[in-house]
Amino acid sequence: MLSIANLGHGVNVSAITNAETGASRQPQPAPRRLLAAAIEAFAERGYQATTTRDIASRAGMSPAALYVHYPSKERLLYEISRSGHVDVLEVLHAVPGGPPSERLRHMVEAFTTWHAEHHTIARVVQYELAALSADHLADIAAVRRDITAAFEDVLTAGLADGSFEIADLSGSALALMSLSIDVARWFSDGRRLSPADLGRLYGDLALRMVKA
Amino acid sequence: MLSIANLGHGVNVSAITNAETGASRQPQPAPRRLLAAAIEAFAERGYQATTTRDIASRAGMSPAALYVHYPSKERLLYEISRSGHVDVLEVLHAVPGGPPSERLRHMVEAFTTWHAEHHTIARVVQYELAALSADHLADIAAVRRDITAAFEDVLTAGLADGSFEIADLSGSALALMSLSIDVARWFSDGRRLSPADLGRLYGDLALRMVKA
DNA sequence: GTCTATAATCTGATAGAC
DNA sequence: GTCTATCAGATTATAGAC
Repeated sequence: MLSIANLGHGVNVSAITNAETGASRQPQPAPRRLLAAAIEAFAERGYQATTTRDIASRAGMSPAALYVHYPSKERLLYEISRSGHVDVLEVLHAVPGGPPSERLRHMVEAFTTWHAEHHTIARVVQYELAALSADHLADIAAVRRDITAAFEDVLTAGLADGSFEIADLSGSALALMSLSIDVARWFSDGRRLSPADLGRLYGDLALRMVKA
Repeated sequence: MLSIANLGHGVNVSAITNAETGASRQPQPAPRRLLAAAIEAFAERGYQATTTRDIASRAGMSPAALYVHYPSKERLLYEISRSGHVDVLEVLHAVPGGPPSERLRHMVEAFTTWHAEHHTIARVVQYELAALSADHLADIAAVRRDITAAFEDVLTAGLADGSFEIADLSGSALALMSLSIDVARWFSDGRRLSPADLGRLYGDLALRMVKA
């Protein structure tokens, strides 16, 4: 994921995931260890049930050390939510052009695979919006509108060239997105279907929902 | 909804909803006022972010009065979650028999309409399971298995008589359920589509996903 | 069955030493 | 940049009067 190597706040999903899994073999710096710990805790127990003590101890430090790197618990949530949302949007924009049918299939496949692969971050992205401050929520709502627009655009294109048959455009867009978003609720590692398998299955189901 | 008039703990979704909206015109007894207040608060802020003071004050009483009617905040969550789950299962079992295509369409329509109509209870049902005690969660997980089985059964029937074409049965059942469950996340009153409209749209989309 | 008052604990965040 | 110690306030739940 080179294209998202440097986001606004210097953090991206790959870096966080590596910090989480230790995949990079290098000792991670404190801010990333805290992000990874917060993702884990928020996904497991929810933002409100997670204490700053819990986050700090998962990252191997004292409660006070957290505040050297982040000014508040909410800011930690915001950084996670923002990088997750931006990453999703990048994944959708990276889908190759082509006929609307193939574009939609690839979008749903990528969107689903992302939610399964990054299911911990996805849970924070989709279910912890209410805990954000008003300013931070407004910032993230803008990204969410772009995500919705990406789905509505491909449906519009498919209606225009006659390859789709859709009774309600924005309702169907929402339904397609729901399919993938809900994966964050139930997916866990070690499931029968891999994230890639699930993506292919859901891409196929999505196409059947709208094709003429 | 006469068939669910008396659940194990003497509460059902209709009674709670009436307490919430005041639809019955009669002053509601304290336990139901508390249930309605808790549903509202849990759906709005989540279980962990909701305080017993908040619930009590929404129900028009002091914090201490709550404990006369319920032994804990978690018990309040359990009663709500349980009656919601049982109500969903009743709604699915109430779908008339017939060919698998029509049965599936009606099931998804009813399941979706329920999640939109009762979107506050639905939010608690779908997103607050982690806050339940181990015993209460086990109790509710059993009802959830029955709900999943209802969808898998109709897909199996449709495969047997050749009316469905499905690559992955349990994966497709999960996908169908996701469509409706995710409604609880985004639906709110006064939306463009009514719960009934949404149910019809989703019933149609679901059928397209699986039909031969 | 409701209230006021409060116990016991936990929370996010800060102070100040090293 | 990390620690120990702690503040100030909030939290669930209980005690006891009416």
